[in-house]
Amino acid sequence: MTSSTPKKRGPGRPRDVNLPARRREQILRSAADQFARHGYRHTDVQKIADQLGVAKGTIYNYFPSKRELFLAAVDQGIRDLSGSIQAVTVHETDPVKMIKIGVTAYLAFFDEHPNFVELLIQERAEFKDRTKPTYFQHREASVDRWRDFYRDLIDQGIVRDMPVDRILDVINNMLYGTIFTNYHAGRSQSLEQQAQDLLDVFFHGILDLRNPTSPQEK
Amino acid sequence: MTSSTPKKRGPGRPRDVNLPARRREQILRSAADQFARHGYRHTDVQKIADQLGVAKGTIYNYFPSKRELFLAAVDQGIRDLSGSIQAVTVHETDPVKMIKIGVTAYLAFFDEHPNFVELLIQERAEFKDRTKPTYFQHREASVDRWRDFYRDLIDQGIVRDMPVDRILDVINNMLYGTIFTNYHAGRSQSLEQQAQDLLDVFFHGILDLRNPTSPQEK
Amino acid sequence: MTSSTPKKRGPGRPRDVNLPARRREQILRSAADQFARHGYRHTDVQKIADQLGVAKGTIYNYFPSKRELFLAAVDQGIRDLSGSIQAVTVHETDPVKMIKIGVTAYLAFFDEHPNFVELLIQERAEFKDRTKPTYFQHREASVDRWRDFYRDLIDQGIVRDMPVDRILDVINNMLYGTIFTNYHAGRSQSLEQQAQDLLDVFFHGILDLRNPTSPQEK
Amino acid sequence: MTSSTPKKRGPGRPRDVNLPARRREQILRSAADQFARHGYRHTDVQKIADQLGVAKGTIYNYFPSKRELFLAAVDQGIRDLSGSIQAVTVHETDPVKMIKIGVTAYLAFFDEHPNFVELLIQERAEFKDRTKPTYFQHREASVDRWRDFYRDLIDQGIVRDMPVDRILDVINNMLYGTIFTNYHAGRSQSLEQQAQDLLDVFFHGILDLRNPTSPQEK
DNA sequence: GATGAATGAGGATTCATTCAT
DNA sequence: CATGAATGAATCCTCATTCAT
Repeated sequence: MTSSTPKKRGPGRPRDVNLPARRREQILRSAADQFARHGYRHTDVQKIADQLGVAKGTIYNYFPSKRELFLAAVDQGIRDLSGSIQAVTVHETDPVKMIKIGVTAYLAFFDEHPNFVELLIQERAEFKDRTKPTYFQHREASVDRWRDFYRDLIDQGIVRDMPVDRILDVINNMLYGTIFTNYHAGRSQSLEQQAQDLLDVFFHGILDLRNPTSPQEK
Repeated sequence: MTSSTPKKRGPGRPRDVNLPARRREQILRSAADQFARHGYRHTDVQKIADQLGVAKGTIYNYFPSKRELFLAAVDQGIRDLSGSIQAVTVHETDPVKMIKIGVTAYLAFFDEHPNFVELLIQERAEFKDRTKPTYFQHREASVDRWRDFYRDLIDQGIVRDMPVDRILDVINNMLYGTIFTNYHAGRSQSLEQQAQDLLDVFFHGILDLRNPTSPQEK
Repeated sequence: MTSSTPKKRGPGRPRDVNLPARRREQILRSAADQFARHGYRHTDVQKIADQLGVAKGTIYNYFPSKRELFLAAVDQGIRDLSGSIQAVTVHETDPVKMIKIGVTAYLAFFDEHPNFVELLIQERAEFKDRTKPTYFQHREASVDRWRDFYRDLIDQGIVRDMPVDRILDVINNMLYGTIFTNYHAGRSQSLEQQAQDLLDVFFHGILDLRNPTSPQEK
Repeated sequence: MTSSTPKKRGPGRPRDVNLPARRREQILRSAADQFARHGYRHTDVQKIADQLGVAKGTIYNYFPSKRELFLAAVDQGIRDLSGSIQAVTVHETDPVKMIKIGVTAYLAFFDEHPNFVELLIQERAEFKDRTKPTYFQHREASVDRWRDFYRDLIDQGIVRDMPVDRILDVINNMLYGTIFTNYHAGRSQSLEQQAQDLLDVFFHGILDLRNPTSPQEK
């Protein structure tokens, strides 16, 4: 907060206005990597600095504490995720295709950023006091869009008439569970196949409808 | 500090042969509670001892380290979960009912033991080095039973012909995602309703089949 | 806060009830010495422990922080000072002698505990936020006694009729200034001589009353 | 590395030859303020620079270290104090009036510069290694003048015949104690009244001489 | 001269674990 | 077996100082 006059430059070394942003970015990347690799508690701020080739103090010039650094890394990840899904779904008009694309993008993001799953776990484990974990804040922020979307599908007769929130809960939990399972237990099939399988059940269920003994939910 | 005569009395103070087992049990309960409440790193062994009214050294007479104590608590929880599901499904013969009962029992267990979700998170966060987290070890142990089960359903024409593992993955991830979401974001509906909703989609999918435009997965 | 039953002893190592008090005492002594020798900021808790031959953690078993340890050391000193003056003045009935004895005891205390002057300085320098430094709290606590005392002397015609607080302020400041000067600049004369000199001026002033040109305060 | 024309003006921006001196002055003032406000250890050089609106490096262009900056600030204060007392006493010829004026000027200086008391404390607390604190160096420097002065008063029969150093010690300690007490505990009376009271005792003592029972020092 | 990003030594505090009684 | 005082390794964070521009 030292600088006050943005225009009038006094004498002295000119400030590289992009340096801070770049440094912040670098630190965030190094931090995310280390936090994911060793967990929050086992990550030394010194290690983050070492990996980047800077001194520990430099980290603290950009983030006030290890905690804030970590949370900034999680936030960054969430923003990337949101952006990633936005980017591929925004221009799609066919609703069923859009679901496919969205689900695939979601799984792909975590596939490309496995570290991010770890960060979400670490956040939950270490910062139990935060009212809502970052991920769930994000989910709530985007849920309205999808709620409208599914309601339209019901109105168009494409999707069965059922409470929209039921649909949202189910698909969200399915995806959430999937990324954790993939992360922990590994993924046995290709990304596309997994999305395909998941959506097959999500769309059609598992029961064989030609069979008259198939149970009818009340 | 008075006598408690379990069996045949000899001279001197009778040994309570069950005391060690009971103590172990108490410590495990207290530990699970504290670990879930404050997280692994923020739980002092001293606190566990305090809550139980014993000295810290006593804890170490029963468990060689904080780590082992924690893992024993997680194992205990997993055993309880398995037993709980076993108990309600073992005598059920109707396959569809069995799925319902199993799913409900699963959700009910985590509903009654919310702490256990926390323990699973803590385990993942803190013991990244363990080859497989306890929960996934358990899942793999029980997966064979369910694999056979679903194959029978397919053979009987009740379930569509599809790879059994696809079914297993989907339902497992759905459930896994659900318990975490319930834990973090709260549950908006009754336990039964949630199980109902989840199974409705699992069984029938979301698409309206009377609609000829419903997409046909290749 | 683990112990609850003071009487009924359970099994286990019997507690040495005097050990905590003795340890506290030792730590306080070592701390006072180090703080006085190197100043608050330049005193390592490790050094205090080393000097005592214990581990750093032991210090923290008795005092929650370096700050509290320091303040406890100052408090201890103040209590010793008060006790020391009490002890010699309590049985003296001749008022003028009592002043002499009190002043001498005061100077003697700081003479014997030069470290304590340093602690008072350190307290002021480091803990500016404390509402009142310990020393001034002490002064206010004992001022009432001396106020009554001097009022009696005035009523008896021994001391000139003047506001009692003027007397108290002057003698207090004289003493306070003296101990600091002694500490910083050294003392050129014997303790007794210094008390004598100080009281000579305090009792009689410096002016020669036989001289008619001596100024008369309005 | 360009030319610097000290006298005759060449082309280009004229150098402000007083700028360095003014800068030094500003830094000293800002430093004194911050040191007094937060204490030596809790004052960041950055804060001093911020308050002045310059960069931290600039501070180091004028003072080689935080330590030297602080000591320069203390020295500045001492010079101001000496000058202040000199200014009012130099033309006074009446010796008793001169004492009054000097004492009042002394108290007034600290009244107007309460920060300076804090600086003296901070110096003592932080720089225990310095052979003599600045204040006592000053006292010794000016003591000769006052020693001669009091000797004259004795020769003239105005002041009782007593060792001059006794007088000097007493008044010095009285004043020293007073400024600290004022600073810490506040001053209950006006500045003039306080000087008056102090001198009343200093000149006449507290004893009532009409009373034959007044004790006679040896 | 001025600037401010980078540096890294320094020190307080925590808490799992030990072990004498 | 129980006890709890003692231990000391592990780490975050601060901030005076440097120096390239």
